[in-house]
Amino acid sequence: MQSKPSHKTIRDIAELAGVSLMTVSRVINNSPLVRESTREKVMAIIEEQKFKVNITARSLVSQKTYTIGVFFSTIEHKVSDSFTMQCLREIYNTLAPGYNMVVKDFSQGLYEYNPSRTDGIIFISMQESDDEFISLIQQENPKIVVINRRTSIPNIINITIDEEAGAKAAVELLIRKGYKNIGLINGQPNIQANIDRANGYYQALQEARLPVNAARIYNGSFNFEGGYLMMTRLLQNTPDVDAVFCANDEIAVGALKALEERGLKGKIAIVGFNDSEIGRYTTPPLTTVHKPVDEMARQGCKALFDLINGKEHSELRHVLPTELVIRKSATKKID
Amino acid sequence: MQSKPSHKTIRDIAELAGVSLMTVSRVINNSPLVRESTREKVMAIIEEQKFKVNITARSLVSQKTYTIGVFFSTIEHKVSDSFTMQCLREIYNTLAPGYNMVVKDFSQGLYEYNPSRTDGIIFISMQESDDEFISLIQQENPKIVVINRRTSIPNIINITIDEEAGAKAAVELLIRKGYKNIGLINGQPNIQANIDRANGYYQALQEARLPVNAARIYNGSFNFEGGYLMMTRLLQNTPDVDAVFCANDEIAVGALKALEERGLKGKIAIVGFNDSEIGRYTTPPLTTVHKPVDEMARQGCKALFDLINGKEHSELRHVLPTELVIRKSATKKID
DNA sequence: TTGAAAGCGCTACCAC
DNA sequence: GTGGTAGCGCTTTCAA
Repeated sequence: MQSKPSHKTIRDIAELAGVSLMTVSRVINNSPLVRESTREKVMAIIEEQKFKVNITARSLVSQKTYTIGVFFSTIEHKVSDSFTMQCLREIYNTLAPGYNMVVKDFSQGLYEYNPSRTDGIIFISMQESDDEFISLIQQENPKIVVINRRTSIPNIINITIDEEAGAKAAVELLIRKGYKNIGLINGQPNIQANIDRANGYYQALQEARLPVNAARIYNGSFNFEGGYLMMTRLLQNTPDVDAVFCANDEIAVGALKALEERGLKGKIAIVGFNDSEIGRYTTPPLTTVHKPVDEMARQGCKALFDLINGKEHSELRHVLPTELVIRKSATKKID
Repeated sequence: MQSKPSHKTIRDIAELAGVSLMTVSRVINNSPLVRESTREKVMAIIEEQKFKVNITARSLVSQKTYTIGVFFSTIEHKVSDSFTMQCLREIYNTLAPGYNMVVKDFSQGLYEYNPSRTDGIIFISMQESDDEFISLIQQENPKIVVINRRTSIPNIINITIDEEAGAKAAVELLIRKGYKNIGLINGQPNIQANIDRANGYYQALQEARLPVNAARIYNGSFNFEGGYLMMTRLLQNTPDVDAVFCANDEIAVGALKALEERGLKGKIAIVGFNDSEIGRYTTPPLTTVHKPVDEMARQGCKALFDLINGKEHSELRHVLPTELVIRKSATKKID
């Protein structure tokens, strides 16, 4: 003696409307093959009964989940919250109608991954070791896009930002302003952005025929604490430094704090990276490199839906340019 | 002439293993009703074929989606990124095994909501107007939890934080330190946290028999810019203010910036709210109110899974306490 | 323009 | 222990 389930199905609606369940299906799918009067009759019952189509049943037959995955290298503290949220917001706002987004981190590997749960995936990748996991997934589900980090996986859509050129431009600015002993405070060494930004730093120095001094280069973490600790250490070990390129804005904020404590604020130039909101509210306001995260996320999301919808995407790799944002933390050197 | 689909089903595995599909089903569900040798044989084929169960099909018959919704009042700029990320991280880490989380904002209302897509929902609510939407959803799907904001909806699990007591404690601290002309910089007036924190401010003043002066109260936005703009206006209009309670830490950072520009840093005490990371790296370091966001999110998520699993939850409402974090931005008043 | 039948991939239920 | 059958709620295909 089974009682009826509480939710309504198209069969219930069909009975109430005195039509077949196929007609109801046509109505909810906006098929033109329904007489207008029939459609109205069915729609009235649907509204009255507050009927909502069962997405699971639809998914089973259509072989689509109407869900995409947004997978982070790690949802933990490796990147700044503002960056993560910027990605999520932009992807959310670019979702195709009717689509949901599932947020996951893939630091635990394949263990919980099941291709039947998503129509496609955007990877926000941070480090080279991600590629192993991404390739495995690619074999089962080719509808994937990698953003934020250059990947060497073939035949994959990969939207990145020219981190190296951005970092180089930042250091070149410092050189133009008259700084010669330029330090570098970086984040976790395994993060690709770290490697790229360090390369930009090296290049700028080399092209200006300035020596690269390993004693001025520090690796910490991409956060306030990393910046503070490394700047403190840098000031102790290499007090001749006159400017520091910080690999992101959080590091720069921490570095400014260390300068302030030693009464050196304004004496040593600081440049950040990312153009986070906070940089406009530091003292002095932060010169930084604008990273077009919104654009990257949007393009990645659009490319994924093109893939899902079977549209060909001719350009597999897309590298977006950065832009220098000049504020007061790196003005002309005064001796 | 239809070619076989690329993905494997339990039927394929059954054929390859020479058993019925029921046996395969039992194996993937860890049923004890399978002979060990049979299990091993089937498992070998599963691994060899890289078979993964189709979650959609399982969902259709089990009437479970293995997905929860994490719905924000708005994913846009009403709250700080650090708060949003803290909620997401903690919920993610509290998810039951096999569960996915879908992140959405419900600023657009019911339009896209479909109860067949989630087994339950955690609402991170910000404003009273959310209740209308939440009640509508509650009718179709009673497995919901509301966190962050007191809701008047009956029979609903509601985990909040005693914002009022936290704000009151912060202002009482200022009073104890000798401040008398205490301003308030708040966020958007419709946000509940705003109302609660303002009430805490009023209460502390009233209990200390200090006058509440409307000219010292400013409403802006819960971000750096709001703090900066309102502090600037406050300094112009009511220069007798000797301390300011800011409704969150981002506001406090903006306010410190405005003070610094006028050479007033250290002269006017500042207290924030939330205990965000940034507060440890301002100058001076920020005295603030610790909001146990992690705990709130974790309890909300656990309660939701209790609900989903049919466990009774005796305590519907839970209010978590805050804690004062004393740093240098609000030391004893010096005249 | 409408409807009947088949079946998506899986689990619940019953039989052996 | 194992297998057959029904059916979750929907769309696709074909027939009327």
